[in-house]
Amino acid sequence: MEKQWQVFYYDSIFHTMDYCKIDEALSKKEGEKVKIRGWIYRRRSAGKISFIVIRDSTGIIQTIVEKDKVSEKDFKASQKALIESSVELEGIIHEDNRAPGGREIHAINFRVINFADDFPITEYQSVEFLLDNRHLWLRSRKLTEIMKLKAKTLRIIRRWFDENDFYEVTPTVITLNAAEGGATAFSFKYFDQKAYLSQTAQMYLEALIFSLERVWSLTPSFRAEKSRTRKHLTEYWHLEAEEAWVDNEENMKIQEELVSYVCQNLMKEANNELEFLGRRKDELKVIEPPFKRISYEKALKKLQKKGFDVKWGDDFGAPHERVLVEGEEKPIFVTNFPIETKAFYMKISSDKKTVKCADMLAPEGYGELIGGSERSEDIDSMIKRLKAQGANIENYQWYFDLRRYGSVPHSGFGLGLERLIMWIAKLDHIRDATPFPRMVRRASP
RNA sequence: GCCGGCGUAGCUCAGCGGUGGAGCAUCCGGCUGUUAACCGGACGGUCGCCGGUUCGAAUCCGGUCGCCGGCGCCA
Repeated sequence: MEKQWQVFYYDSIFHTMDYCKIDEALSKKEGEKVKIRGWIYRRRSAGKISFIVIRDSTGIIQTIVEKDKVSEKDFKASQKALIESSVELEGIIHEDNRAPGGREIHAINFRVINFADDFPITEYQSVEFLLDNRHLWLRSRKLTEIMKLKAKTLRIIRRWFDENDFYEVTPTVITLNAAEGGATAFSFKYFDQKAYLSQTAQMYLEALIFSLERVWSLTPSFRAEKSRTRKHLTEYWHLEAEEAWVDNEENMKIQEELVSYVCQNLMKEANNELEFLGRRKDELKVIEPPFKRISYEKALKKLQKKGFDVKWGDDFGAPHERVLVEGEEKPIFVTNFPIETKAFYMKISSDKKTVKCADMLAPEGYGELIGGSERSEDIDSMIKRLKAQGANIENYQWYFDLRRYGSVPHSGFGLGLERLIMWIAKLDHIRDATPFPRMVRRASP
């Protein structure tokens, strides 16, 4: 590359702040003057005319740079600048049905802020290459739309919790308790102790309900499971809530209200994102309470009738989940799993065989969105179940204290944010629901 | 952890025992309306790595490393 193309022009003519975003430019009228800045998305040239498609956070617009309409330096820059070069320009809006989007800018000035090197991502890409270049692939329209959808989802979730008397809290992600059984937790040296990256904030949220009553948190959760599926990340954003004075029934109501609220509001607030990603509005419109509830026992019978070789005490796998949601437009709850299939902290039902829990399964085979339960208040039974897993009881004494000092019936749930996004955005892999996916074989970039 | 697949130019792939190819990208030239533009030319390789078979290996065999997909486990 010649030295002259590496000059930083930023202090040249565009020192004012009167730029407009591309979506705004696309709504302007014929003849209006605009200044925009962004990155080169596509470029084509034909002798004395350059077609430069420019991208910013709001969209793309085609720009025409003609040889006799701009300075020689600007024209040359427009022909030299490669994809992803950062640029700023001033021009006149023209309506033209040959332009993508029906409008384009005829440049008066065209400045390159940074001449990009050859952008490695081109026409054909493999999954591996795109993951290796994730830091650059994030600029793609698909990932941009997903990231916007995720941000809007979080905004809506926060609004719902605010309106429903929940306090947002900030629990730790460093713990000595490997809550779901030590084998699947990442361990590390914490000074002189062995500690774990949190798999759930649940026990910490339980401690907080005795002052705040209804709490929620958003934290990373870590799973050291060597899962190789399209539904698993080793690090994911875990949305958890815990509610005092709430039983399993009301817990399910809270969950279906929350998920429905997210769908109804995304429908209104994320039109462009949903359309780009191929999720139809009417598919979200039907997501309203109540969601269907089916007990583990009934689900088991349904599966057996369909020819699955499952018996009482087996957990459901991906093929089972797919069958259970077959034909369902809304998520469903599967309730009352056998004690031995679930965690030590879930409350045992009066039948002494099942726990008061519910898994929310997404339609279309996207799998478990939420796992929730009413919490046990029986210290002896919890100790028994922990010991059966081989856990160190000492680390759980503080948790048992919560039952010793004014315990109340309470429930809570955990939602995998990326699972929710994967379902709503119709993604074929969960890795695209997060900017820097962490998987068994990938921790970079 | 189990099963299957793939590693060849910067990228996507073809070649499957006899002198390593194409498309895209990049560079040079041409073109005043392109739509992942087009036309001509150039540049570009430890054929993942190690070993074996063979007169000869990208190609056949063994091992190894990396990646992808599915199952299990989970959100």
